[in-house]
Amino acid sequence: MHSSSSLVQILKKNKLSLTKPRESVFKFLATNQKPLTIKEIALGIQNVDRASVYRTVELFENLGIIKKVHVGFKYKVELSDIFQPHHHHIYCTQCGQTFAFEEPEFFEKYIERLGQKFEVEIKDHSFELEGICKSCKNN
Amino acid sequence: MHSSSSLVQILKKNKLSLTKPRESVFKFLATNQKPLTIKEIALGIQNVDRASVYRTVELFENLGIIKKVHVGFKYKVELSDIFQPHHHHIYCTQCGQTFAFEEPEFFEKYIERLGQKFEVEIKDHSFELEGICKSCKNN
DNA sequence: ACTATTTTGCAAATTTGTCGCAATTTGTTA
DNA sequence: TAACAAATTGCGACAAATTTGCAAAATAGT
Repeated sequence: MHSSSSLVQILKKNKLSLTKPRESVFKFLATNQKPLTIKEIALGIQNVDRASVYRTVELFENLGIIKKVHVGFKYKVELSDIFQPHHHHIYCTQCGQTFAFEEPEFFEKYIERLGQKFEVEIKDHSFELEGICKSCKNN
Repeated sequence: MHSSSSLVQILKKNKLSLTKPRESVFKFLATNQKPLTIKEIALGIQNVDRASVYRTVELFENLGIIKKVHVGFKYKVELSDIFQPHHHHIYCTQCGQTFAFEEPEFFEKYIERLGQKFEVEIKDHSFELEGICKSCKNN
């Protein structure tokens, strides 16, 4: 989490424009602080076409600004580790609630070893759990 | 991995028919031994309608015959732990190749602890890595 | 403010996934 | 193995999600 990075800087560094749609999508993600679907983003911000949301999300992903989280069947997006501490999620398949937890150190080391073993330069990883949360079990 | 289980037995146990589409989908997954998209399955087998592939995949998932794996962007399906040893994948974002690796023991324990901590009854988990494989780096 | 370039909105096309229903296939029993 | 009841399929129509081309608008740098 490099607090020195900002949307503006990343865009500038890549010779890209800071536009209203890009800012809107970014702010919406930053405000909500949790994985969101494209639909939720598109509905949550005004005056931005759905197509632009898709384009922005793809761009942001390539720039490493956001990352995709797979919950259940669909994917959602949230700000990447540059803007939020690295974490993973537990997803309740019943109510859709997500619980975030940070990653223990031994994880990184283990991942590093895996990369070496298979000779793959690991760029990213996901670790998602799903189950039934307490309140859903007591419904 | 219960080698005693077979498609036939599972279907029978659940009072379901062994149909050509179901057999085709199952065989295709068993032959390929790696996560496949619905599209790949639908294109890979003949005389089975797209809708039936979807229905079969959903059924198989409910029966625990297959499970969904999220690689990169989309999800794919592969035979579940009943038919294959429990494992995870490293996915090359360049060429799409997937490398499978088995799960270490400490994982289970760690997952169990997480479930307790958040009071969620964990039903499933995914752990996927992605990066650039050796041959893609040397292209 | 002017201009070259990038990006957007819009509308159309494509892709993906779902659904109802008549026709076919399956499992069973005689 | 013929025949019936139930389960399942294919088909076509939808609905939702995602992509694309392109003219118009916004942006970054003079």
